[in-house]
Amino acid sequence: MSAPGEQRKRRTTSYSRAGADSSRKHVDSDGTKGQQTRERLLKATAVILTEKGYSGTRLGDIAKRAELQAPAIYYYYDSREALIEEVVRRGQQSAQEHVENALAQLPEGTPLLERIRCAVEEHLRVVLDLSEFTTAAIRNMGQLPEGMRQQIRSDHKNYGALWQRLFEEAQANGEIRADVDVTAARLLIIGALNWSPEWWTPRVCDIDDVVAAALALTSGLVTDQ
Amino acid sequence: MSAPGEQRKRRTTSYSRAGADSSRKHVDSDGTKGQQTRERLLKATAVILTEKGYSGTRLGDIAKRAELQAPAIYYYYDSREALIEEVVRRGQQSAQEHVENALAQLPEGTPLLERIRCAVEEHLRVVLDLSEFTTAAIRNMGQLPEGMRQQIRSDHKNYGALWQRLFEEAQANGEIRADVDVTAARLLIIGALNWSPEWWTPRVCDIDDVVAAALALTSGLVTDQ
DNA sequence: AGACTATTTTAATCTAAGTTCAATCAAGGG
DNA sequence: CCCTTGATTGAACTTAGATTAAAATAGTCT
Repeated sequence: MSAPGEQRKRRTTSYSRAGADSSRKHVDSDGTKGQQTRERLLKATAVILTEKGYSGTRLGDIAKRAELQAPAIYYYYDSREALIEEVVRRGQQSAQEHVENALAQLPEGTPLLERIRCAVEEHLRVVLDLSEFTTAAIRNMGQLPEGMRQQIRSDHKNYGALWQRLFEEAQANGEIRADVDVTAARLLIIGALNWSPEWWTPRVCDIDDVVAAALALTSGLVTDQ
Repeated sequence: MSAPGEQRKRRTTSYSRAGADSSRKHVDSDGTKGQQTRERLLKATAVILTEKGYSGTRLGDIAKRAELQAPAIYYYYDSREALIEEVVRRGQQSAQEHVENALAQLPEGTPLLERIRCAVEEHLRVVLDLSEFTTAAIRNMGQLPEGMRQQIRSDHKNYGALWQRLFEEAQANGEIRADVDVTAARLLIIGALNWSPEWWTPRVCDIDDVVAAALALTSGLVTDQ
């Protein structure tokens, strides 16, 4: 008799902690049936989240976009919160991964300024092009309910710290003007990038133009030249 | 016997259209009794709006913060929407006014670059320091319900156009690098400023530091130097 | 085909939040 | 001091949206 409270609600992930390793989250035994639906759901949630914000994200809208009925969501997630949390976590992770990856591929002696440029470009591309999850995460970070913040915030801090390090070293190195507050500068730059989904569409200009402009701004921090 | 449906709900404003004129909105006959409550209400709404986003803004929270009971709000506004709309409108207006004002006070021949710097600084100060309304407006612009967008969007476009003009002229003038897309550059900069309330608190650094950093970034667009 | 599991749906609950109503409180004027 | 209007409140109404329960559909395996 289908004892529902038990075996349903399986959970794609085992995400107790999010490592930076390549192991994608779906540790699910299943291969691909409902798995596809799950992905569709996450994607839909990300879009709605970006458009409507945390509180404005209704299960009904998500369901409609994912082409199923709202209650079906509960087959995959315990609650609206759990679903949203995974989206945000993915977004956070995705950004960090992409940027770290790109940085890791730079040759050994790459000057800090170059690394910063690389991070700027990569972050921007993730936000505008690669991951709707990241956009959703960024835009809602500030409005997440207390419970959800803990884990996510911590990841977020990590990512921020990565940037901060780059900037501080660059300044210590003399590559960045000594007279600017690097914390403020860094947050302003990331802010510019984070805000971009708010206005950018393919019709405004090419992504490469945005990247170029962002790099130009960044060069305002440079000591000499 | 107090026929409530009639004379209540007076309405502070007559805002059919918001001109750029100095006539502040309260065309109300009253001098200052409930007027104070009204202001308290608006301010509370702005704060909640910034914290929780459009959909997360509940009348109960607003009421609590303004130290009255939720239903009392209806004495001043026809609906939650009407209240929020006024907050957003004020925020929009406030930013535009401050910046236009500051620009107007620059001496005649001021070079465009200088004007842009001025606009950057002023916008930043409004957002971080002067107007909680502006912050609320900016952060929620994207999530306002269709009905509200019309009027507000139009004001918003206006403001954007003001900036765009500055940038285009500066580039035509040779003051800004010819190889950057000024639209992208302008939106990135405004984005950096708009995002700042997300991270800035007096404990992070001094506002002047943020201003300085923002100006440094801006100078990345400059042709020569 | 039969039977068991995975997935999705419809109908029913429950609750929070916006809103309305009618009554109360406060203050100023006659 | 009573009365009128301005301001505010507590209780009731209503609806939207999350969640649950139970049933129906689809799949797969033997």
